[in-house]
Amino acid sequence: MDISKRDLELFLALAEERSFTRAALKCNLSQSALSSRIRLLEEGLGVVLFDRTTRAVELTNEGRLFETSARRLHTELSEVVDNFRDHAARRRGRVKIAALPSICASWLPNVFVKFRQKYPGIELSLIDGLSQLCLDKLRSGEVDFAITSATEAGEDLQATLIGTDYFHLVCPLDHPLLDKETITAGDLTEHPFVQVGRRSSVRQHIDAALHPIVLATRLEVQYMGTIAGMVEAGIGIALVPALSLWQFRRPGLTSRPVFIPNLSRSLHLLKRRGHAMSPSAQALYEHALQNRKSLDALAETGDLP
Amino acid sequence: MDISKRDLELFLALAEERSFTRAALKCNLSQSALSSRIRLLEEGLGVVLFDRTTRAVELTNEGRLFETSARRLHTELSEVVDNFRDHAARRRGRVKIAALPSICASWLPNVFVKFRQKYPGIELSLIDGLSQLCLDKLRSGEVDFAITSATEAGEDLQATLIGTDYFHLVCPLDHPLLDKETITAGDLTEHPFVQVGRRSSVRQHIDAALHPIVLATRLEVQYMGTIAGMVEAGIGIALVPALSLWQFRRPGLTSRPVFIPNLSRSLHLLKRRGHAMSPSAQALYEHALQNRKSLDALAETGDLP
DNA sequence: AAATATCCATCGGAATTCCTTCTGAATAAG
DNA sequence: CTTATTCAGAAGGAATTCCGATGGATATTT
Repeated sequence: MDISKRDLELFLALAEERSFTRAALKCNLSQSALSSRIRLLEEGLGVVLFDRTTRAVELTNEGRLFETSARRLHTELSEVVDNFRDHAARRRGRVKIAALPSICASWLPNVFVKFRQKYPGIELSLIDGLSQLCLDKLRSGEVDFAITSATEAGEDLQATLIGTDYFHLVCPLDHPLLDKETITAGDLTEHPFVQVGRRSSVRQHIDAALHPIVLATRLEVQYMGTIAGMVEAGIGIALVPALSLWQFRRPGLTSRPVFIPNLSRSLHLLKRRGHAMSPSAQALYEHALQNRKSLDALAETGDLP
Repeated sequence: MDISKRDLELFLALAEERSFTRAALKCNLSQSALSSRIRLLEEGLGVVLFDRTTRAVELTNEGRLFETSARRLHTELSEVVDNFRDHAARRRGRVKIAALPSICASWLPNVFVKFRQKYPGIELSLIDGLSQLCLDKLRSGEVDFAITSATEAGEDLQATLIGTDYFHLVCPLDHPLLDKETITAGDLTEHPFVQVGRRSSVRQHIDAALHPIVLATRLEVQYMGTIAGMVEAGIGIALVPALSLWQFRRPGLTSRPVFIPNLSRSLHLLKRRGHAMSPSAQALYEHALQNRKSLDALAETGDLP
């Protein structure tokens, strides 16, 4: 036997009003319709729920029994439905995304702040990791979407460009390259570099863009912060994307934009193809898209807002 | 937004089968109908529950969230509905009735035994009390129906005759009245009686039937057992209804039917007018009706089966 | 590579359900 | 006795639900 939330509502209204006419009015239903729906409910349960005379409507013992159950069931049904409608209305929810550490440290904080103002009920959570990790987390479904430099995303993912991150030369204040008007790829070969590991996506961008030129790598490290320290110490110079430049704002360091074809990394929003995002995730996704201008600004100057 | 038990069933079937075609088959529904109902459900909740490609149907994160709620809700709905259907099918239930002590001691035990065999799941409970008490309990709704001698039931109660209880004369073995062929009302006036109180319904039946003749009441007591002892001791003789005769099966006592017009009490099943009885109560009520022949037999001889 | 099979979404019409209005019976109040 | 109110039922129409057919997409087989 089928039974719906509405059936419970009608029953409860009638139990409360103890009048078909009033209960029907309350439920925006004709008295007759209510009458027959209650009768159907009773037939379905096989039990008479109300004693009706023309002047009074009263719950039977079974009706009273059913009332407690009906009240509980109706509440629970409503809670579940409302909960999901809240999600749909972006009043509640949880979004988890993965993004590059550089993005997480520069652009994302402001995006999150504005998003929270708009949707205070949505919990945000974040995985900051390198490109490959972001893609893995996305593919496994652990995150709703990812923000990373998509070298090759694959057919299963759908990428949307949100900005381009240009590379800057970072070096000590007195470095000879600073005298040049414009810095070319050839100029770089003369000097020792401090770089991140070969598997890093930043490194791959650099290697690919300079090909067939190969930089003299004096030191390979993991973190940008390490590079900053090493460059300041004079171990070598470095090419870093604008979004990481904030880590190089040190007394002994300066930076200079480098315009070499293809030496840039595209930043994308990535989502799984064929997988619906939750309303909350969609909201954040669109919010991110709307804020791409501020990403562009960041990616030009490297200055934090 | 409305949502029904069936909706939950369909959702759960689809979540389990992960195929519209199979789930539809399982639910005796066309694939297209299932498809649109799921879509409607999703629209209602404002959330996409399944990721569908032409080759695979998978729950989204929201779908998984909904699955646990849906399973719980569906179970609870089913339990409530099944519970009531069990009541309706008389597989479960509780019936409480009120009946005269004499009935409770003679006829009722067998009725209960046979009823339990037929409906082992129905709990029976019983209030044994005098006529007025039975009617009070019935009117207050504490019992589902009553079995008593209805002198005047009133408009609010509906009575169905199930038997007639005739009165017998009880006296010591050597009592002179035993010599008579038939005992008339006039014969009784010569002898002292032991009787129950004036407010008892048995006493009222006797007084009314013999009117204007008045018996010589030597002793008024409360209980039939007391009368038995007193009569055996020679204090007086007594008129008792057949259903109480079993208490007078003592060595020094004997009984004789007394045929005096109107000297009998009608035994009725009484229920409240305008109040639906529960299915279990109805079952017992009808069972009692079916067994009224055994009550007649009892009410003639006064012999327990 | 092409043919085949499978699967889901959509569409139009059929079947069913549901609702409203009207009416009738019962009962309480004036 | 009349009037008013209430619940239940019938009729008709609106809305929903359902089914079968169709089409597009993808995987499998030949």
